Amino acid sequence: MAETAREEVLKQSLIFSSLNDRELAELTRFTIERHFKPEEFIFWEGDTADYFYIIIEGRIKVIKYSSSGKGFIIAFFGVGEMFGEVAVFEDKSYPASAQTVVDTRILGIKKEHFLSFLGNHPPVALSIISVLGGRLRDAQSRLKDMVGERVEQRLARTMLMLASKMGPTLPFTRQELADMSGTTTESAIRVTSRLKERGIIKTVRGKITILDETKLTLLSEGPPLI
Amino acid sequence: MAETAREEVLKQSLIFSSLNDRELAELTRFTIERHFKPEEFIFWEGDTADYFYIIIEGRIKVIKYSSSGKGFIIAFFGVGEMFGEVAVFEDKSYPASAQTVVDTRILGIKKEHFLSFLGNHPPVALSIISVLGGRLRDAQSRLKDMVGERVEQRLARTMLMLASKMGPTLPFTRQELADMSGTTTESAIRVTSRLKERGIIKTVRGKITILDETKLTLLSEGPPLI
DNA sequence: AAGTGACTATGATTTGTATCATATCCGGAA
DNA sequence: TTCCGGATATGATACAAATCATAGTCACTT
Repeated sequence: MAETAREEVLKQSLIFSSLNDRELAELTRFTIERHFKPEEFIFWEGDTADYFYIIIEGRIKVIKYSSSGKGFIIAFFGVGEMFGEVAVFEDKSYPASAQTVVDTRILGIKKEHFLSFLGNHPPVALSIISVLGGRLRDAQSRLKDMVGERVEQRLARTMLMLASKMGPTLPFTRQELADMSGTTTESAIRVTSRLKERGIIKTVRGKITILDETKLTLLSEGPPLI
Repeated sequence: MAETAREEVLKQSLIFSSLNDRELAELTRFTIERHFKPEEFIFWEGDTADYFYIIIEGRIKVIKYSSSGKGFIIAFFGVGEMFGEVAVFEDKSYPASAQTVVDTRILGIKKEHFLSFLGNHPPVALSIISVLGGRLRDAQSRLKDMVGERVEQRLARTMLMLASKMGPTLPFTRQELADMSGTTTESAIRVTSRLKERGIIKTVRGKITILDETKLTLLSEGPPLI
């Protein structure tokens, strides 16, 4: 990809929106581009963290595995979003694994380059703080949900959270939905089947569409509608 | 508290360690001091977030409540640590409630003051990024634990996490331990009783001391030792 | 057109843990 | 001292959800 095209991508990205063309060009010189096929791993939990990444095209999921080997999807990220940044700012190895969902192209920036760049560009640092703050808020909210709510509510909340980010049609399998909600595929299927019967959602293979957000929200908050 | 004393407190705090005396004095002028008795609430989830805080003396817990009213302790913070910052950086209301554990004094800094100060002091922004990154890492790790592990493992991990932060003696009741692990008081008591029998921990009213960290770690990772 | 594998579906059974119920222990207050 | 409330303890029961098992469905390959 040409330098100017890379600059364009960075410019679109929320965290770099404050930069002018000269600064973008400066940053672009530090980037390397990488391409991955679907289901490929970009890095594994525990790998040395030299780079942090921004998605140019495609979609990735961030996963942690529990002692039994069961994976839990911490987050999905799409075009313009950064990932792998926590390790970089903390000088530790990656705390989770990153796997592509579809064909994906990413820009990587070396840790040292980025840290020094950050030091000279306070607005970018503030953007990063804002992004991290938002993610922290999400993580803590989900933490409460995962331990305090029952499976039906957890699934409803996961769907609503995803919908607020990417619209009413969610491109996920029940398997993925389950892995994001801390439950099993079977339970996810049972719950979504019931929701489908009640006309709250619509499903096709690998996709879920929320039809009645109000009812779903109600369900996510209280005891099941009888 | 006198201005110089406040400055001293800020200087001790990790996030402001990069500031010189003049900058500290500047920051100190923005602070207000507040005092709370044990179990008092500093703010509630949903309150408008005007201030973020740094603890001068005492200890606080950050709590979120699920729809059923059950509280989940997201974090404990002690002297020199900041809290309530996520809301400030995101221009939203507080995402959780903060309650003191013991007599506690805190310094508050108004949102706008702090944001403009940050813009002019990049090293402080980098510190904050680092702190937020660490907290995000913790939250995501706990997220995985809470959904992927059984109660015994969750409790073991919570204890180990706390021990790594504050030493082998943990000043918490089983109730609090349960609320940090997403389980009930009864279950926490049952598990800790078993651990006590096996000599892995020692307990006195309101306190738990880890005697055999190795065994506890083993337990936290795998199936129960038969 | 047939084969393959991932996804969806559903029933039967098991199990971990919450819930409910009581009881004892301990420290501080009166 | 006695009283009292929070903390600890323990048994009985209920239940949500995991697990195990089996099968149907759809998309894509050869």
